[in-house]
Amino acid sequence: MALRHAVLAALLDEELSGYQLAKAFDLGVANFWHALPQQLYAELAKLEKEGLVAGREVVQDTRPNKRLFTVTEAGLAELDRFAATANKPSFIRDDLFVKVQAADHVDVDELIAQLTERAAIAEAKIELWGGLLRQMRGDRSEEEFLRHGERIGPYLTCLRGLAFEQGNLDWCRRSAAILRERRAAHAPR
Amino acid sequence: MALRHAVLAALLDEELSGYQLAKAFDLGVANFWHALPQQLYAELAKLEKEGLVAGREVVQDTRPNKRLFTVTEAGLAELDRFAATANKPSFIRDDLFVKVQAADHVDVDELIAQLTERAAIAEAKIELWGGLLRQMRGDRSEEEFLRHGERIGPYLTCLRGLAFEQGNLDWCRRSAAILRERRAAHAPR
DNA sequence: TCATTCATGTAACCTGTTACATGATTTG
DNA sequence: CAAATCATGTAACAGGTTACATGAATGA
Repeated sequence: MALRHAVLAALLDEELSGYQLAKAFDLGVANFWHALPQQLYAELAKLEKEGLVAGREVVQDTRPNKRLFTVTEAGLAELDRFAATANKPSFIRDDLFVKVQAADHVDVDELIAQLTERAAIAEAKIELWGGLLRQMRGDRSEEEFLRHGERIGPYLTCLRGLAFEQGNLDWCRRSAAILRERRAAHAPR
Repeated sequence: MALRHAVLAALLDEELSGYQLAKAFDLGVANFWHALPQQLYAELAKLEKEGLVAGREVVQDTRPNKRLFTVTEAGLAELDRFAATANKPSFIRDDLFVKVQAADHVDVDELIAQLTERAAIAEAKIELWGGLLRQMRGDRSEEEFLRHGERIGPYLTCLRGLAFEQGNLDWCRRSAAILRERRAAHAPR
């Protein structure tokens, strides 16, 4: 039941609408949790009913009206309570890993193509996270920001995201290279 | 629907019982997919009914009887078909990340403790993966094994697991250190 | 004018988790 | 003698995904 807490954590820094939240939790940009728009709208409704967030209507004439949400005192308390609970161990579930596990029994060309594709995705994310980090620390050095910056939570999760994607990139490239070499060795000429 | 393919991939190297599979997919040892015993028994039943795996009863007098499963030709074909499908992008869902995201609003001591705990888990896994890798390559060097070894699929996924946990370890330690420093700076004396 | 973005949902479905059940054997 | 390991499941529930719906405004 961590989705609600992820939503609360996302609303700490800024007031957001369901739509904006959905963009933050999107696969392409989520650096600490992922969720679909449907889940978020449903969760926001529940959170509001329970008084953990408060919504206010913003009338727009050029755009459809929207509701912006803020974390309430009760919401903050709930988040703090959650922070003290035990973590469920995190697990691996990735299609690509399954395919690589079966590398010796499936079409290698296809695998190499998918590793290359994943590498490209990782590269794009690395640039995205890199830019986000630069934006957060502004003109300060990383060390300076980590010591004295306000709001370092998002910075830290973003650092993990960056390192994770760097790891993906390295592994995908290396694995693809190894598979290419073996293919060449097994079917020479 | 990748659980079935993960099961097929796990059965490629050796004939296993549901119980043995469950141990391989356990949180502590799963290097390419995680699942609970209940899921695995159910999935094995489905896979057998569909003819993708074949089970054979092994009678034991000292232990309860068990059923060992092998991948059939149809199963291999299904795995190969799966390997050619598009990957769903992998996403992040980790309680600890949510807590770190909220670092500036929750109890810092608690967070540091949890980061330290996670670091210890990562260390244990690093040793586990390291040992597994050594065992797989035997007396060969890594380069030699990657070039000419049979079954490199499991080796590659294990390498990713190792690097992932190393990344976790580094990040947990660094984040904890940063939070400790800031705590000291904000509440001196 | 057609696709994309803004903005918010409902409903059906599939997957994964939690709780529970059973029973024999080895290890401490 | 109690706990852990071997061995296999069922049932209820929570969480996440897919499909679908609506409607206005902007950009190509």
